[in-house]
Amino acid sequence: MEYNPNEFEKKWRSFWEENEIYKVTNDFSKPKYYVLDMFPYPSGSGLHVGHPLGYVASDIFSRRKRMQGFNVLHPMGYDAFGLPAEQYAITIGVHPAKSTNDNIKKYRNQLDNLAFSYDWSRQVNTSDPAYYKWTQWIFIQLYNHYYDQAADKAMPIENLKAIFEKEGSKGAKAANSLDEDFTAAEWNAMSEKDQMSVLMNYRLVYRKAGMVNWCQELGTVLANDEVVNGVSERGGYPVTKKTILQWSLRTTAYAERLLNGLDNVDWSDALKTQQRNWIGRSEGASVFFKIKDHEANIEVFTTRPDTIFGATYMVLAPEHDLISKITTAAQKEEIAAYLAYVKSRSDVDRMSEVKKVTGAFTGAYAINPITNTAIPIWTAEYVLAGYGTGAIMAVPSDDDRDKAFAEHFNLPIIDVVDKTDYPGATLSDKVGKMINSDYLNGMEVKEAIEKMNSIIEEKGLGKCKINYKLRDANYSRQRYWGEPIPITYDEEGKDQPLAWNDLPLELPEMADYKPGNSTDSPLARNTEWVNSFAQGQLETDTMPGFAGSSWYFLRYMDPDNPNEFASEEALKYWESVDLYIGGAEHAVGHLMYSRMWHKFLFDIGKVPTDEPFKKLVNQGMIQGVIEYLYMKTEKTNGYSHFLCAGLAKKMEIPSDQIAQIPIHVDMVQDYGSAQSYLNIESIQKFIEWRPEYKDAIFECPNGTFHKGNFTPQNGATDSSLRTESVVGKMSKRYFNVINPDRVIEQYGSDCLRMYEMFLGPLEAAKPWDTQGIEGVYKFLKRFWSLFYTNEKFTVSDEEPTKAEYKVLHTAIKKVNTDVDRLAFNTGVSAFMVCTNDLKKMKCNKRAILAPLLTLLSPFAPHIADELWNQLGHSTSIALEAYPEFDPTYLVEDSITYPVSINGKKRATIDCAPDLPKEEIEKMALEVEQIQKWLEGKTVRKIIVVPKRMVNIVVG
RNA sequence: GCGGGUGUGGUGAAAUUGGUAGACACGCUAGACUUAGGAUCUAGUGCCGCGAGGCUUGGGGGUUCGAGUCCCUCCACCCGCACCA
Repeated sequence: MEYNPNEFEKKWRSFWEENEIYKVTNDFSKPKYYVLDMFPYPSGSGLHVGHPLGYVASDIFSRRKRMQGFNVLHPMGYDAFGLPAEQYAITIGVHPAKSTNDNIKKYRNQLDNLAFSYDWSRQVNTSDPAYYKWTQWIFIQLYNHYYDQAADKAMPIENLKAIFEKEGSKGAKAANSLDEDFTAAEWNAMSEKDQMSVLMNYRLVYRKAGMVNWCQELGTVLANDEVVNGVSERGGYPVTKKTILQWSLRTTAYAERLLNGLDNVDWSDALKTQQRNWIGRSEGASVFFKIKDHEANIEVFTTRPDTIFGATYMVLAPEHDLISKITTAAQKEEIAAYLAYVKSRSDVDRMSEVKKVTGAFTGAYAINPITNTAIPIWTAEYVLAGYGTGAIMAVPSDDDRDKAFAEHFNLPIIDVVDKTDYPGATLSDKVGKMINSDYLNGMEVKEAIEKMNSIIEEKGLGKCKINYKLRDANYSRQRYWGEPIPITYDEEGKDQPLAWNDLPLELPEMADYKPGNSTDSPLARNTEWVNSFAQGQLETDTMPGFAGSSWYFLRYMDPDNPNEFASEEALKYWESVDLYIGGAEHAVGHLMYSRMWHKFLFDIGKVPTDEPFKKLVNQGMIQGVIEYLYMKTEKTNGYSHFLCAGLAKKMEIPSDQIAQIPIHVDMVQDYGSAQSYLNIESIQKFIEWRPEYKDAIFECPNGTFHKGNFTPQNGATDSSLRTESVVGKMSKRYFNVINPDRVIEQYGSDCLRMYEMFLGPLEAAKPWDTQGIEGVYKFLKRFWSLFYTNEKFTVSDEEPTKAEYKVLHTAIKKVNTDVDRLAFNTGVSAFMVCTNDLKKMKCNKRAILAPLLTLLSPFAPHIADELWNQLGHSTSIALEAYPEFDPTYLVEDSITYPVSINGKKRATIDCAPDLPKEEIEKMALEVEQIQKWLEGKTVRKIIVVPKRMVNIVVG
């Protein structure tokens, strides 16, 4: 019988499901291991061959751990809320709840085909009220807590009230977004409403005025990715900034702990660095500058207080509150014009035109607190409202942007750091000797910074401060498809969370869920729902996509618990994720928010660990080959004109006269190879697919195809139109997506799994090679044939030879170490080597094949169970113990030493493993080929590395 | 610009601690069995050279008996962040 996966793969998948082979119990007697995949957002287009890469890897890892006696939690779920789901639903005109469910079914089916050992009874769906009840519960917990910087943890907001009553705001060291301090007396005199607004500025989720992308023409708020080049993606209408009240997550309170926590997790350096950069910690000083003829102060943050003698002007961000207050009458017009200009520019403009220097003078002057000189106050878009204090002291001598600005507007420049001792140092390097700086003169920069910091603190001009790039996350979406925020507002506007037993606050069914005609969410139109609680009107914004994904891995531990998000016992047992595999695109989003939520839950005693993911691995992307047709940008006689890629290169047509048109890879002959081409039939197919090119000219080296006719040249009868093959993203827009279902139809699920692993290192990006899968398929056929002689299942009970045992145990050892280090590609090759060796030995002995089958089962579970069954077993091989490596089988009878002369290999010798060094040296020198190299030379030294090599140094 | 990563045959790649570079595959070449082969099997396949031999892990330099691996330097490509005070 031939290996025919289609005959048995489905059968085993049903067997596993019916017998609940992968069911995970909270059996606390076994050691636990938690392997997590980043759960997918179930998009309408389903999985492509790249998605399951990480899933296959984690599945192999989990299956092996399970066979090694661990209780392995390896669950899967769906990140079902969010903008893409809503957009997809709007596009196809189906309610998101329905389209999401349809997509989930599609995904489930595709995932099942890949034979993942998930315990589906633990499935999580973020859009399920039973799940988001707890997302809302955590939201309320965040709402009810503030960050106490003295205790360095979250504390109940009630504590804060008590402090305010006795000591006012100064009594608390708490993360907040409040500008002014207040005394106990002031607090006690406040109305309840005012107290609530004050407290709002301390909560870990809080409401503040925030900017949204507002599109007047569409009459709606747009997400960042719906804005392209400053205009709406749909329709291309202008988008402006609008300020509305929005919920925010106080991630910044955890900045330091998020940074320090990275030292204790096993993540790649690349990923840790990305998070560190995102947090962007910088030490400096915040300094207050008085404004001439005004009450107000300008607070700036600087990492270079040493350069304050060189501060010749100040810049406020265009959004800064003070601009309107301090602008002089004479400058009003200019400032207004500038602010209008800035407003017209999108974030993308501002980012892409970094080099452009723009700005305007307010007419006002600030007093440098150290030199007491008056310096002009400008506004310019190069200062960002969201970073630091939104204001800077500009030191043109030591900052590139300040310098460019000063030069452009003719502002004075005072050199304050002499860098002559540091050739090659750039402006921003913190080195050099201070000059033109009064009492700092002669100091090294480092020393000067310390000195200045102490002066600033002593004189009360400001204080040392640590600043973070990290910003509080916007937590409101003016959209339908998300978790409703469980907060109400009474007639006075006082906010209040819902009571526990009012949760979940369900998202109401709405026929019209499209974004509305105002900055309000669609939910605002459902007045019945908004007014469904006596305590006040419901918040109508919903939570963002990353809310549900910030804690889903905890719910898997105890997915059906109606009383808690997970029981204490379950949390204590499963603790945290041991291995997390997922895409690198979540490096700073999901992975940062999850960590923050986890730290918060840890603070309030709900989870046992401070970090959620011990080890994290990013799988690389599987790329596709994009096939391009070359088309001349200018039409020929009014016809589109395609060229053979080879021809275009030969003719050396400049690249601006050639357009590359991606073509569906199914139409290309020899797809993916350097010789990929279209024949006349494929050109016909292309024209049918893209009728706009039905009259196009296709010019090949041996003729021209036009309007259904091929006109040969030089007597040729046929010709081919070469396409250009480029490795790139696998994506719908390049028509090069490989659907795993089709691969499985052709080669089977085991083959797809093993091939994905065989392609290359898990973490590397690598192209999918349609032909390469044949190699793995051949291997499976060969492996199968070990069990078959003359088309009959034949396995011998004879005792294996030493050599056969050696082959088996070499594989056991190699596969084990490879899976341990997630090197699945070399693991697969170990199976190939082993199979090739056994095939050569014609080994069909049970004592070899049975353990080999268990070894293979995590990689290829179907073939393993099929052959296991044929070996006479009635249960799944997944329940067997993993084979253990026995080193006694690997003891060598003799060792082959390479013998090198001056590091170049010239011969090999075989010696007994325990032969003393002197004997090995003697043997090596006696070899004929070596003798030849020693002629006329002196042996200076012989190096013998036991069990490795011999090197003879001559001269 | 800053940060991170990667450069090894025609291709995907391997080499766990400095110790036989190119395992395992794809592709290619030749052969066998075949009416046929996109099936299977066998052999070969880094480059140059008839050969002895020489060269070879992006380029250059260094440490070492010995370097893909360590150090310095330059180059190319990929990814992330991007006016961060």
